[in-house]
Amino acid sequence: MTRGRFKLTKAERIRKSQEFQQVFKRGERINFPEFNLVFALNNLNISRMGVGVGKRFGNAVKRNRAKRLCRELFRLNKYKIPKGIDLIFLPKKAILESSWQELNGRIEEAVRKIAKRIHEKRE
RNA sequence: UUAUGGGGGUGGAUGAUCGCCUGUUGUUUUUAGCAACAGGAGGAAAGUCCGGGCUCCGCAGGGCAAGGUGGUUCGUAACACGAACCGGGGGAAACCCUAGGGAAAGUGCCACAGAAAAUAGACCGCCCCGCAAGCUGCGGGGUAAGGGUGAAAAGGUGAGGUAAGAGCUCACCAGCUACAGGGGUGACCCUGUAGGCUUGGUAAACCCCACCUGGAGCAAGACCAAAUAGGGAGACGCUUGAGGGUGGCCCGCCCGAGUCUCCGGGUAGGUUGCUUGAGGUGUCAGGUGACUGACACCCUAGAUGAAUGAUCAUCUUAAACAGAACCCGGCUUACGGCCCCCUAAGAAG
RNA sequence: CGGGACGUGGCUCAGUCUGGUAGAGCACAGCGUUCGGGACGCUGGGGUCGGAGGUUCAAAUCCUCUCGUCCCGA
Repeated sequence: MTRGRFKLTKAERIRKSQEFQQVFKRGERINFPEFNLVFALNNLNISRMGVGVGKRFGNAVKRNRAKRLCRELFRLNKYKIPKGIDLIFLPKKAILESSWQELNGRIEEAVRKIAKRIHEKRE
């Protein structure tokens, strides 16, 4: 069971423009110093993720770096995140200066907040 | 060793754990998953400043317009690029810079200052004449040697000459034009003769001359193709009722003017274009060189919310600029550290 | 990725084509007017013309390179 635990397949990524639009339209936001999160319920039994980085963020190298960090955060902490939600990362410039430990702490905090809100919403 | 100028290379490595994309093979529960193996960013991938290939549109041929290029000869698929050479400028030198055709084809412009800024021109000065007169003043004329202005003032020096001067005349020098001879494929260089004595700058102002350029771009283009709306053709039907609802079915009842099939275009979306190419590496040959030819070997990213990463450890500390998006050839710009070669000058030995 | 426009005082813009003086409005400061303020009138300060190089006697203006901002095209 633990074999595919840390994988990140194509099905687990938000890939269409319409799906992004839906999440932004219906989702909720949580903000942190290093990144903002937008999440919404989907009707699937898995969670999916996407990253949004604008041109203002920096050059191509910086944008790529930010996306890769976000993907790693999702991939390594996926098993903690409740199933059935779409999650979009909007990284800020501070993410490039943050250490891995800081980001890991931040994502755990985020997961707790999301779980709480999802719980309230379902009741 | 220090320092100057030029050229070239390198562009983190190793290990562990967890992942991503593509291809091939195998397998299964076959629009997909799993396993194994192989491959997976740059010298600038960047800026998009040029040149091509490749697509679609246009096109008998020629001219105009518009834009670009601008020493010569080579190189190249082509270029605004490169090489060698010529001319000019800078430097003590190695070496560097150079949009470098034409200003006697024409037009325009040259602010301020200055008398005058391009058919030259008399403010002061110098000289002559006339009138008045004590020093001198006024008027007419000659004069570009001197002063002053300016970025720029119409050859320079010397002698003759003159009322004073002036290429007005002469010598030398600089420069121009024409001709002749020689060298070079050529730009151009060298030598000689003659001429008039002399012609400002600006063409990255209009322009003239020579040469080049059809327009768009992979979001090009091609193919497959939901839903909705609409187009064309055919069939059935419009109170003698097609079709639909109710219902297990028929009758009945209710609604009722359209319904069904096919074709073509085509949006969302998908597939393709998509990587074997003016390709690399090596040897030999030709050429001063850019480059070219022959032979052998190699296959080296192809994503699409967009892969090549994350964490830890060691290397003294791992760090610069920076990420393919149809593909090549250049140019330009950014860049930490390290290494190599050539070179001028100085110091020491 | 491709195509196009714009950078001038603190702000909004002229001037660039056709090269020699950088100008207007608002804002700011001072004075006048008023018992005081506003409005009004007069006066004044403030600009590396995004940056670098070139052409020219001379560049905001012409040429080349570069930086930044904005717009358009699935």
